[in-house]
Amino acid sequence: MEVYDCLKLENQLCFPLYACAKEIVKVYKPYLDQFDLTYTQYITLMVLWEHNEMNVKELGKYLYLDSGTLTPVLKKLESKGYIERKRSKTDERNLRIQITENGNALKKQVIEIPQKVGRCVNLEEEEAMQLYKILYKVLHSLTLEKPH
Amino acid sequence: MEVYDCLKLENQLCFPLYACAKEIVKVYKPYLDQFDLTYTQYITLMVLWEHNEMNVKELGKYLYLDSGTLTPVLKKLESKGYIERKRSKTDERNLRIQITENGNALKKQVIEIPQKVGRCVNLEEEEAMQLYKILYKVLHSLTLEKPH
DNA sequence: TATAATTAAATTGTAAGCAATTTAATTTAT
DNA sequence: ATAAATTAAATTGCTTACAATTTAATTATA
Repeated sequence: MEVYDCLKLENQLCFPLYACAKEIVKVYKPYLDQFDLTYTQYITLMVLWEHNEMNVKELGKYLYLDSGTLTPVLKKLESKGYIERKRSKTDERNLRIQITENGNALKKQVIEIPQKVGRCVNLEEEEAMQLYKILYKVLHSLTLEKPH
Repeated sequence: MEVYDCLKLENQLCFPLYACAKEIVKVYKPYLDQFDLTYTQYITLMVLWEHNEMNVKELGKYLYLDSGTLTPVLKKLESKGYIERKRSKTDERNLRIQITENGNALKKQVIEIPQKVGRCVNLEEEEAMQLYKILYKVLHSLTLEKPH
């Protein structure tokens, strides 16, 4: 034990979080590639499958992303025909994002992905639950802006 | 409960991992800004503080990053005078990365950062341990190339 | 009502991050 | 010894990600 142990990579909690997140996103890749989707596009669609209409700000709260990241993602999804971007009539500052018919149809096609990815993540049910719980505890304590 | 519940954002395990990792990196930002370091530069230095010499490939194994990501990061750290990049004499394909005196001096200056960040992450000791253990379990099961 | 403040998206600039390819050096096989 | 295969880094092209700024619309205030 010495003073600089706290600066060793193996003693960090953030590092495995950072590395793990990246590695799991890589597991999604081959499955998402089949639908020409990136992980960011996929989680964006997830929110829209559930809510089907929403402005950029709200979407960003769910996804922990800002307009700087979302604008190009949404333009891409629009160009693929999965969403529509329309200024709100009542307040032109708001951009209403809505899922299209094609966007909704995708839902049926990707439904196997969560299970397939889940099988690659070698965790007991119990551990997965713990992980989920702890991650949201951290997330909420860091942001204090719970989307729900 | 319906068929598409598995496609709801709140039922994903990867999403809070992804979001949490990003949010924690943001917590580092103000502390790292003081030293004009990014998170990636910081964890790169961590490995070099511990090993002080290493080639790009090895470094990448510790950090879960490839040369495409590391090359520009290392050039940046070199331009700041924290590391040196030298081709190996015995095998010119290898680029030896070594920490400089200035690079080592930084260690003393950033030593408070882990504690400061730790205080922002609202977890019990027990939970932090669980999180750490589970994350490495996933990480190792996903990559199968344990750096240690 | 005119002005100021606020708000939502978009834009700009910079740094990751990664797949795929390229380049150069080294090793293996013929 | 030469050709083929392998290896390490660098490069290319594309997508995120985010801080900071800008633009345009709306709301609050003087």
